[in-house]
Amino acid sequence: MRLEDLVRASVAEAVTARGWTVPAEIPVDRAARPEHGDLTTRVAFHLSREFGAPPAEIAARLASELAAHPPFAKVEPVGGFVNFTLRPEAVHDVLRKILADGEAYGRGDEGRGKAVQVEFVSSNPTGPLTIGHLRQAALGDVVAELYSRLGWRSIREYYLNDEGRQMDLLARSLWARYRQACGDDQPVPADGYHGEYLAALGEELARAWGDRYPGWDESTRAVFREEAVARVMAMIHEDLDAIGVRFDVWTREGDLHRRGLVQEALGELQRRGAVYEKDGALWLASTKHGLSRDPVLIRSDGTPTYTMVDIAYHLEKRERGFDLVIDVQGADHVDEQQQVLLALKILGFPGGFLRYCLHQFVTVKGEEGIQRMSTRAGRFLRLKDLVVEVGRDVARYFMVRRKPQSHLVFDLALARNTSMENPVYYVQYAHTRIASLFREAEREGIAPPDLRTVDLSPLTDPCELALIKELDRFPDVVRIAAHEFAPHLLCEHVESVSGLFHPYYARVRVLGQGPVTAARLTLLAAVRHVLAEGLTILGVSAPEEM
RNA sequence: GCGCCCGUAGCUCAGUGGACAGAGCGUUGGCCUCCGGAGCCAAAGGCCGCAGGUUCAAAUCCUGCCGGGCGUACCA
Repeated sequence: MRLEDLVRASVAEAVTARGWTVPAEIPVDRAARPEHGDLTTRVAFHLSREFGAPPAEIAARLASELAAHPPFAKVEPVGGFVNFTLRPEAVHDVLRKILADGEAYGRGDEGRGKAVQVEFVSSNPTGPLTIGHLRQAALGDVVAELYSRLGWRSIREYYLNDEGRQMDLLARSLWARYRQACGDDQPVPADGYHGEYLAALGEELARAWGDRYPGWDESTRAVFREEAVARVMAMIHEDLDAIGVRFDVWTREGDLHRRGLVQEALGELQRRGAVYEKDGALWLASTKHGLSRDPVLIRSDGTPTYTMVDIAYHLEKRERGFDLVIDVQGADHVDEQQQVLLALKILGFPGGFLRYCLHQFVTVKGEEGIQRMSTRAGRFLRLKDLVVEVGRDVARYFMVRRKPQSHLVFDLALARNTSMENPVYYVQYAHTRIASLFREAEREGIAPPDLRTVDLSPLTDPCELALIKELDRFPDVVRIAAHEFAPHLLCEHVESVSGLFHPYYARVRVLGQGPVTAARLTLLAAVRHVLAEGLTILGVSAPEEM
């Protein structure tokens, strides 16, 4: 049994024995300080509210009730807390459980029979992906993986917004670059896309097509738009390949129009009286529901806005039968998110159907100081180039190491650093060292320990017990990281495991220690397993050799 | 102006209302013939932005300020 559950069950038993009612939640925490033992419960505070007795008194009674429970070496009331010190055997049982569970350790079944869609990146095809998109790509991919660990069927989806004004601007910018390559002095529009990538494409097109498109007209626009989108999508695919993110479904905006979903959604909103007409446009009455502005849904020229299509898209998502939809978006979309959430509420969607995973932007700390990315201004670090430079593992790990809603400063110098100062290598190196140790054991003819017969009693070193107790947290970390869209908790966990392992490894010899060797190898097999699982969830490799 | 996010060690950041606030980097001082040194140990370093409030208990919840980011489009 997991350690917290062990304490929880014992406390429930003691509470019942005392004749009190067991609270719905029995809070059990890891002890903050060594003198508080291993685990602690504040349940006495809760019982105190209910029964009037002082917390310290309740804690004392519970402690005396629990003192004789076999898993505990010591049960001590301090103030209103009850602190538990575990017997080593109870800790060793966790180790057995981890190894016996194997693949299943850290997985859950809360999502059995349910499907979640994670929509992320969804970048307009106006340029290659940048380090800014990387955060979203890494985040979305990990969130999808976390949910699948909890038993959900998870779908990774990219919404391809390849219609509208921005695409025209892109086409016009590319055409200007093409004309420049033909020798014309044609400027890129001020509000167009100024990146070098279009200049390179323009030159290619000039070579291929010669002077075929001297002037800007409707048919030229169509040609350049199609060409631009195709070329840019090829770049985006290269970038996604570079970081190893694969999408299951690509949804194009055009499909939503063709299937009449926009009309359907609009009609539904109108029927519910949520839409009004003003200045020839149709607006969503949002301020009535406390939002700060009303967005246009249908422009006066009859075309739907991004917001309108976005609402229709969520109608489509529901029709596809998802139980949960997670949209990963940058901080510039908050207003949009509030509008969509409101629209879905008006349309009678169940609350909690759509959850936004919102993230702040990335700045890069490099030679030129701190800079923000801008695709439009052509000021960006292309994702693929970054991966070539620091590697996929580092690129991805750095992006999910921080809480999504915090600003992230990408430290290029630290990313380039290949020593253990770089947290990615620190964790990977822990895994590698253990792998190496097992190879060495094999060379020396030491068989891997048999879980059924191995004697774990030699594992008495505080470091060894601390390691097992940390490994015991892994399933909770996975669950919480998923629910709170917080992959950084997983980084923290694998770093913490590694941080316990490295000093231990430096101090303690494993091989050639008689019966101790088998016990220590068992421990390290579990450490290796959890590190490998954690890294895999994060989309980072767990190398056997470095 | 209004909305959302952030403010914690020199830097980058953790911290589901609980006990004396943590990690990595950086700084300083030690150690290292041994299974992978791409190390190990230790120290210094803090009015948790400010002020109120709720609570037995606040970095955490509420209110008001201050500072930074993003948004506030018939762009996406």
